[in-house]
Amino acid sequence: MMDTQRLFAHLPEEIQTKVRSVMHVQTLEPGESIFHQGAPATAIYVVASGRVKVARVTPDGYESILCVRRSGDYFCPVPVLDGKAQLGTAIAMTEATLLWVECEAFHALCRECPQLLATVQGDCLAEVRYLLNRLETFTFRNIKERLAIALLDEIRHQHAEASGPIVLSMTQQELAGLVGASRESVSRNLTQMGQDGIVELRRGKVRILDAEKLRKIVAIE
Amino acid sequence: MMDTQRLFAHLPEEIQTKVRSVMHVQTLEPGESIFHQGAPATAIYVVASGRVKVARVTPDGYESILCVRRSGDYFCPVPVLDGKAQLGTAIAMTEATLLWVECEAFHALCRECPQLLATVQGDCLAEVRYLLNRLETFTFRNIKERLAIALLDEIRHQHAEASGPIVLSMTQQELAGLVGASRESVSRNLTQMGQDGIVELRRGKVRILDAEKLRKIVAIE
DNA sequence: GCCGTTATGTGACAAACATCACAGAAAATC
DNA sequence: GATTTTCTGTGATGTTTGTCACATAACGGC
Repeated sequence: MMDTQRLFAHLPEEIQTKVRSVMHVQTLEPGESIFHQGAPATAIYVVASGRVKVARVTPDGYESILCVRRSGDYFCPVPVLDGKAQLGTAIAMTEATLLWVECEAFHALCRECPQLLATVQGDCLAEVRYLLNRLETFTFRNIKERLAIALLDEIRHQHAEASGPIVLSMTQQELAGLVGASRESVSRNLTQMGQDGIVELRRGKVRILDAEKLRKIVAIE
Repeated sequence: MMDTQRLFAHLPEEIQTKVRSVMHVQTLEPGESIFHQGAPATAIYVVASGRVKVARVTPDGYESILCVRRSGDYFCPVPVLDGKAQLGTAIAMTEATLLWVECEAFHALCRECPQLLATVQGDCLAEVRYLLNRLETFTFRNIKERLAIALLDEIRHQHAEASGPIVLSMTQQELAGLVGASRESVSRNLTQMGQDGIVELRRGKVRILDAEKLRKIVAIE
């Protein structure tokens, strides 16, 4: 398990010991929320098992998913660094185990270990790049292309871990929140991808059969 | 002029002297570009006069404006900090004077003056927040609302400087690139806003007459 | 002032997408 | 296993927005 904590894994053993001494563990049921949008940052979180989404919900009930974090990822470093409000509401998508280090303890660790701070800051810069790409995607791409991009993203994330067939575990409603579309549009597009042999659909799952065709959708269409 | 350089203005006099010794000046004609998307970062730039946009251009000629920087702003800190490619192409929108400090010199300054580094890093975090809001805007808001938001943004930017009537100097084509819409849609919506007494249109300019009505569009609609 | 260039307004039409409505299927609960 | 809840597929319809086409207006250079 320790191996999957990319945030702390490469630090000196001495620091890792300290990390363990200030780290809290929490288990979550699916649907349970960890913090709410607008709340002050209290900690930096690492997913030890399961999957967590960070999302914004509009007054009229629409959900926009900012990011999905899985085993080994950490999330929401921005509020910890700048001390301002949470960017979204974090919700467990599955049963999940969460490790967290309170802000103050984390800052103390950073003072002792500048490399840790540098890593987190670097990831925030990467986040700017990621968001700009996503913005471009939302502006210039249609739903089918955005879906294909989301599926290819999933492949990239899972490729490191498992090497079997890649299955994205999300409801179509959640996928809709991720690509910025209505659930019905997602359903129609996925069904068509199913007919084209690109994916195989089950309740709450999308099994990806043909990554090459997905790349074609993104490139040509 | 020195007063408008918010990036360096609050540093100790000693550092400011050093800044001046490594700072380059460049003047630009409207339309002239400073660097291109994908190019390696070479410097951090401050706008001393005029206005500069950072934009991405798609293969089929569509332009998406990432940000507009005006007198006193600096831009594109992310590539300077992470050493990776430029996020977009920077183009002068007007005649402009640019000050710039080469990456290496800038990093040397940061080593001497951690406050400078902290400021830039802090602004990158703010950029993440800004981009997430923009993404939400693109997902949930229609063109009229996005236009109203862009105009209110302009008010916020100019409020500090001038106190007269607020005029946004952009072509409708550029506005379209900023809000992610076609030029025609922008024209139609602005015309309607003109009929509603919210704005007054001239070639290349939008004079904002009624900020209150803009806020209503953003809030209610 | 004249003329080429660039910016704007607007109608007609097409495409993409959201919305509404509802049926069936799969899972969860008891 | 029956019932309830959640998820999914799909038709019908309307809205928003993009696209194409063209007229007109404003500006810039000479």
